[in-house]
Amino acid sequence: MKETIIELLGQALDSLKADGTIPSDASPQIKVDPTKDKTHGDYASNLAMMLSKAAGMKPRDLAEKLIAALPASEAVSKVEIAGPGFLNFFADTGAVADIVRRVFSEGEQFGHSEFGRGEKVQVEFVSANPTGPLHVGHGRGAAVGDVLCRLLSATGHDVTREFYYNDAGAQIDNLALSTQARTKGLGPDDASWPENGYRGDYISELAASYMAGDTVEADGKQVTGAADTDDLDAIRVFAVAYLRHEQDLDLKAFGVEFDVYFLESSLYSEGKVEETVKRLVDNGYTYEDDGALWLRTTDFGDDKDRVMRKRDGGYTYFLPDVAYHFDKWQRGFTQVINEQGADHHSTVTRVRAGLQALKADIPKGWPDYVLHQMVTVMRSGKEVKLSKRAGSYVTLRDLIEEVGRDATRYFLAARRADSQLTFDIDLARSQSNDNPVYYIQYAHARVHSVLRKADREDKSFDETLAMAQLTLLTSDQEKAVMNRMAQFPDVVSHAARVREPQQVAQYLQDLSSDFHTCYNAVKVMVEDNATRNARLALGLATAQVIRNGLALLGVSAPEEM
RNA sequence: GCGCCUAUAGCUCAACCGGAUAGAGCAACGGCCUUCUAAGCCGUAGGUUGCAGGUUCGAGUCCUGCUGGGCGUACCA
Repeated sequence: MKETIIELLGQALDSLKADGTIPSDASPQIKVDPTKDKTHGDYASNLAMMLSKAAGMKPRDLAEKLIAALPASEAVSKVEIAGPGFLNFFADTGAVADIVRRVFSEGEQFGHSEFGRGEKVQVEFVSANPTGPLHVGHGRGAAVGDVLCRLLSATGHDVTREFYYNDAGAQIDNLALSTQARTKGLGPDDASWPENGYRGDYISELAASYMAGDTVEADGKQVTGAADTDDLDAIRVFAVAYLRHEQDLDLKAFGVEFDVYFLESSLYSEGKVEETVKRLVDNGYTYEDDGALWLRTTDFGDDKDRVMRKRDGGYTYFLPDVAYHFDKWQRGFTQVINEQGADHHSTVTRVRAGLQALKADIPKGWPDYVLHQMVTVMRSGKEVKLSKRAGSYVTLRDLIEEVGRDATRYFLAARRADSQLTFDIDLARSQSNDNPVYYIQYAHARVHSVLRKADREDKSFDETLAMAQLTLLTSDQEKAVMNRMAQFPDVVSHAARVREPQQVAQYLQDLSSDFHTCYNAVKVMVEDNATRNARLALGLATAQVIRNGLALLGVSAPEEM
């Protein structure tokens, strides 16, 4: 429908150019949007206002000329000029109902598009270091990143999901020492407990597993606990594998999968770090000072230069970060999106600066970042800060166990990433109209409930009949649902383009609301065969769109609740 | 101090890369279950979009300044 109107306006534009009303070099992007207010018709365009200056005419006068030049179309029943110069299009009932036919024929593919065809995109998300269970913040990253991946896949991109973790640095040494202390029966309150050691109970479990000689599998490798309290290397390797395995279980419970787990240590073992250093030095952006090797990131917009190699000879985290992203670039990703917590935002300028200094023709704004703000968890109106197991934070697993996967995913993905999120456990658990997840799922279940009733009464859905009778869907409520369904493909491609998963959630709430209104106003199971089947078709199409939308969020669409 | 993010109804949040009268839910009040699931619907009330300027036909949206909040500002990650 929208495409039809754009097409019609394009033709009108051409004929006005031909007769000299509009300069022939004017080539505005024709914008047609669904209206918010139905007295404004179904679609509106601001074209006359956009062109008024170029044409040297008042918008309303130009609008009249546009309408006069508009080819006739069966899809449009009326066009009006309104307000400062909007063109309001009223869609013909049959044209509106075409959307039902389209949803039926496209099924699961409805809403998908091809605009990203051929684009190789990588999304790096979660990237938690293996020093503990995943917490709520990681959960937000997992939800946002996962939905982004689904959106990009749905819009035709070739998506790689990647998880990067540090398996070697100082934090891992700390982990190994903490585990070792536990194997010796020490606790955080003992005098010889390592400074800044990890204090959570999970370290005890890990130590016990190591001492029991358990075998854990992570990233395709099996590691068996050596049960030797003095072998720090064995403890380190086991601890990393054990916690990576734990995180895998967290992710699995959340329904998130990755294609690639990238180890920071591989950057060293494969010489990528050295190669990066050499390149930066050769390019002349480095200098030695105070025993350390610095990179002149200020040449690329950073506010101070950064240390690459410390006085003690070790590298700062910054350098492997640059090496890692260089590796991403070399793997051919034209787009890379890094989803991470906003508390790491200071790395953005730095990594981009480092990449520019490589002189490898990497675009200035590459890679892209989606940063999510802090999550606080509330229960009974009070902030929840502690998990018994992890000590200082709320784990993702706790949350999933308590409120369920669907609600957890929905709540973490339904807000803009760049605003702080309050996760209200009571709300997420409530099985009531307070809870948007159930509100949407309920709309889906209701359709299937009607369908079951139709089957029970020997009035099963007849698709052929229904498709021939769609013009019977004439009520305001039915039209509202159809107009809303027609927006879905735009919502998906826009959400993918601007990297905003919450737009899908918002849309589903709107569609569900339209459906519930319709459900209460228009009875489906009427005697008249044609009407009943047309309405069943509308319900089924709605359910399909809800299912497609929920699939993008990774949330289930139950047929019964 | 500097950098990034943010400020919308009492509360939690939307608003389709500038569009018409800024929308939902919760909380408040009033209605709707002998009819397809009331996890629902309908209605009432609630706003100077933090403040002040600017850009333009038009600004919650873009720009500048100010104020409040979050995060960051390591030879930690």
